[in-house]
Amino acid sequence: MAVTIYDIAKLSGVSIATISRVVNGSPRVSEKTRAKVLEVMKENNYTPNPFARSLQFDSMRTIGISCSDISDEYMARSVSNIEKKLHEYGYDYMLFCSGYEQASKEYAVDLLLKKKVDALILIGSSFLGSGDDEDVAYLHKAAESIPVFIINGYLKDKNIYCVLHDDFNALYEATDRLIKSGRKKVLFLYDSESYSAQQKMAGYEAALRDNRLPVDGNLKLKITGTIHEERDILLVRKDLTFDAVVTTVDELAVGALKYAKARMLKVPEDISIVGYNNSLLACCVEPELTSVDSSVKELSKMAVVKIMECIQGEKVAHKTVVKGQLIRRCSTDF
Amino acid sequence: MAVTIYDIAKLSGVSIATISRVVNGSPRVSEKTRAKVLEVMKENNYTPNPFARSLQFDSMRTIGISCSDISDEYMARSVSNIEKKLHEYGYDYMLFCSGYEQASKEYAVDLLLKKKVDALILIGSSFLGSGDDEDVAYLHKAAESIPVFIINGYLKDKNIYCVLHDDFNALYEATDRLIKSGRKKVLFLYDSESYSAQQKMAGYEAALRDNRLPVDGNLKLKITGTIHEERDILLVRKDLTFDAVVTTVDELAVGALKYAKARMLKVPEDISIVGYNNSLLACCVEPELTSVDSSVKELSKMAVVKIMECIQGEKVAHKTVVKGQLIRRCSTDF
DNA sequence: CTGAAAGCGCTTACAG
DNA sequence: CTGAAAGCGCTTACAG
Repeated sequence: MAVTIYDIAKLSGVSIATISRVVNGSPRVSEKTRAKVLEVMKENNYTPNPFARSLQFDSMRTIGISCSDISDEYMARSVSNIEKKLHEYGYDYMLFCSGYEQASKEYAVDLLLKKKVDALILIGSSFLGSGDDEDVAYLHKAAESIPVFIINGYLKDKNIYCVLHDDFNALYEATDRLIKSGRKKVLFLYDSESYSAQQKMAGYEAALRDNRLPVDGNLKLKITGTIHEERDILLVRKDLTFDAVVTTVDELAVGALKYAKARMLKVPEDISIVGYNNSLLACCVEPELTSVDSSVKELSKMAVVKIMECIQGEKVAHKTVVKGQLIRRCSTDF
Repeated sequence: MAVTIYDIAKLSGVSIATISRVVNGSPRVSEKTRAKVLEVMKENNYTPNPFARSLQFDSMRTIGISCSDISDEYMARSVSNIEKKLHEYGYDYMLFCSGYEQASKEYAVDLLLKKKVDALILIGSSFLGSGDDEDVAYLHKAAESIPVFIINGYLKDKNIYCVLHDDFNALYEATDRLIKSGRKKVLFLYDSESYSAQQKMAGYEAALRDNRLPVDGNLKLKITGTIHEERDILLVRKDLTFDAVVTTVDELAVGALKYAKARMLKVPEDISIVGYNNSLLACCVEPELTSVDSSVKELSKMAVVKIMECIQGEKVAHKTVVKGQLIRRCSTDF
């Protein structure tokens, strides 16, 4: 069995209360006994039992994080940055990858709640489902017991805090630039109906309208599946004509690239392509992708800062929007 | 405050011992009182306090996982699969991304130990450093208190268990095939001196020797840095001539592809390239990469199965080797 | 089948 | 500055 506070007390010749005080850095201990206790602790390699402390404090200093899929680069980068920032505050986290189904997302949140984490971070607006009351009920319920932070999704609630990338303007800008550089038919490729995807679509449409171009329903194409499946779908859809593609995620842009290659179209001359997230992929493919940097790092770190403010009882903004940046590479000619 | 076992006891008209028994599924409770208690629990939405349970059991049913960098696709896929399998057993995990420095790896393991996780999984042989006694001392120490599982690294110890991909043979096969298909000068690109990288290099060298080709030190090139830096290094090294490249990781193969493009070399005709890990990248680039599938999924799930056996006191093999598979695509012509 | 009581390892008013 | 004692919410021999 590990050494306990009782062992240290006995060996130091003081009570357990005193040991506890030095462990917790209380000033109400004489220097002499503090030194003695510290020494004994070190000698015996004492570590306070975290379970007992948690029971006392009713907190494990642990944040629950959920994301749909940790092998998605965006989410992985988010978790990575959250972790770093969390450690700065001496917090740990439990991660639960939820998948994309409603039931499994609810299950993930429920389990994290049962673990009594101090707050919840949900990465990606997929946690909002369609945004219907029914789909977000579990979030409101979670928010009754602990603060809930959503990265890149928005839901209004007293105890829900959202940190968002400005997806609307990012896609507005991308689309606008394409048009201004002479493109007439811009295809919008998306892979989900999440809040974030909706924002992107709205930005795309606004740019079309502002440039007096029609919003053609056929040019908004939802694609789920692999890169190759996407290529094949585009190849089959001979009815579609387009000279530019904007996407909600880099993978879709890669699929468009595959399509261009299959059709022997030159990128960006015959077809310009814009990705989203500025992932590793963007630099690996050829030509390298112009892509929106969606500031994962900033969003993630900001979420942690706000959580800590929240835990400390400070007032925190319920919605924080961060601007992105269009990284120009070779798949566009603007 | 949340509802406790005392509340439920009072409301059910029984003692807390009985509540505890129904919570833990003890058979020593009459059907009638069980039903009653269950009902009261449900009505009051009772969840046992995990901290109190942990204190009793001296376990949180939680595994500590550490990896250098969760935004590395290999590690992310590993974590993802570990998690799924862990959940099947009702276990959770705490993740700590350690970075690549010795001190930070030791710190990560130490912190996880202090959290009293039930076992440790370390992803990647980078945790072994150079393999020197000094570099692995912290692992032996960790193994004194809990079982340590290493994915893709090998260290001999009573309480350390290793699940490995057969990197030696994978690179042997890749190199051998390149040679058999007519390649004379195979460049070996690696990015670390980890155990796993050493195995790969050994496989590469063995294949050369078995084919009576010289092992040329210049053709073993260590590269750290971005894909573009790699390309530039290769461009500068005009002294090197090679007609094939094998790598320890797909990113390096992508860099080689960039180099080929810059030199206007045709892949695979002028230069054949083999990646490693069969990551998302392999399918995104053009031509798509032949790559070794290093069985992350199998390794990860297997590690969990073995952990559970270990926790149950069963005897577990200290070294398990899984065979990989060479996925042929268009960057090679064999 | 059920309950009273001790114990898991800590923290923290309350006295002194 | 220090200690005795109660309490955090649970589990589990031990009696009955």
